[in-house]
Amino acid sequence: MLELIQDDGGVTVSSEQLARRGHTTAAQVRKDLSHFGSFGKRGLGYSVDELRDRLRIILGLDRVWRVILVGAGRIGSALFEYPDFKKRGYDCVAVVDSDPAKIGEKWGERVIRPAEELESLIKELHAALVILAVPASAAQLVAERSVNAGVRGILNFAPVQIQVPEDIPVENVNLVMELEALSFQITRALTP
Amino acid sequence: MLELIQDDGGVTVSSEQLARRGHTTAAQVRKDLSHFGSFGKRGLGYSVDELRDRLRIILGLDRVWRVILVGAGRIGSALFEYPDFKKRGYDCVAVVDSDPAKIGEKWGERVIRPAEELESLIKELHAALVILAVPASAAQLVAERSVNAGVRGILNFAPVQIQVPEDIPVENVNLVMELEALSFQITRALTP
DNA sequence: ACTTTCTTGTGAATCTTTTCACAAGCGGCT
DNA sequence: AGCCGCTTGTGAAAAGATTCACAAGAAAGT
Repeated sequence: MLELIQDDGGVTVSSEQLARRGHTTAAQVRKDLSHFGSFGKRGLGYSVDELRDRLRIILGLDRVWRVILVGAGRIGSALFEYPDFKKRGYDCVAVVDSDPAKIGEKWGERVIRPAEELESLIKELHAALVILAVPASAAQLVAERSVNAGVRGILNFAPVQIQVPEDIPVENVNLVMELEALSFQITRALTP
Repeated sequence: MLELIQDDGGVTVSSEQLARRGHTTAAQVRKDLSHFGSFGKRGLGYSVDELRDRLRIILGLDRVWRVILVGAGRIGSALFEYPDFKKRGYDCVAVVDSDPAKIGEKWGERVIRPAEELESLIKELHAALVILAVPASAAQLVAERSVNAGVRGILNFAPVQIQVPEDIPVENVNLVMELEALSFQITRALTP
């Protein structure tokens, strides 16, 4: 949001304006930000540039994160080509798949590597994150292997809840569950 | 989760077991379920079959939801091919794109339709949901057009917060933001 | 210099969610 | 029939999140 405001030439922004854009309240914006420090000027609001930079540091976006993509199927391919990816500081340093037919295939500058090399690739390329774009049945094993090889966080697209040590953050994206959340809300509105 | 337990031959399941699988607590499972009724048997737990069926009704999954996919790019294609999609009761009744080069292309049984037909397709095919797999710049307009044509819910993959009437549920999937959530958690653990 | 107009940062109040803890109920075993 | 081992459903307590509301500070105009 701050970058969009920058593009529009905005120099300062109030909690009220941020709240409207982000579908929340001004008090919420201020409380949340105050958690990390005091970034605004009374009477003026927040400097867009400064707030953006401070948030980038808080979110750990002031460095490049090396990512390994596991699974070169449809979802993997969509992610790999996603343009905002590299722009945002996420560098996909390797793509891995277990299908012999896919190994060796070229995706841009990367060649698809066999799944057995997962651990060595994580170590050699110093990957901090893995993206799991594999079937549900393979997700738990790949997650364990990744954690053992030193990965620090996991983005999981498989529709299962994977179990990892609690100091390893996991974010889940479950497309069917998102649709089900919509179905529920629509249904509930009809039958109160 | 209940379906996985069914596949494993489980007949009853306790709140404790569900909690372990779902990474939550037994009390939470019971409180949440009690919100919708009383489904368990004391001393025994929940009947897997019965609970599954009841939840399907609560979530509105006891019917087929017609979905229109807007945007036939990488993400759209990954979603369209996603196998669980149809299995789960979501029927993609049309695919729409604004790129003349793509219009007319065949995806399985569907032919990609021009974006101008969005409203008429929603009405004629009685689509309840749209999936927005379009660039950020197009998302707001497509959302408005969809709502005006009678859509009841939106799954938004564009990295913007779209503004629609508050009785229309919107679920957002923002891939970069998921990665940023991981970066934040890892960074925070390092600098407490 | 003073007044007006904004807007932050934050304690206090309110609202919501989660956890605790236990009576009540079910099935199996003796 | 009576007891024992489990597990639910749920009030009550605790924890957490959001909203309120206002003093304090900053700029701009007079």
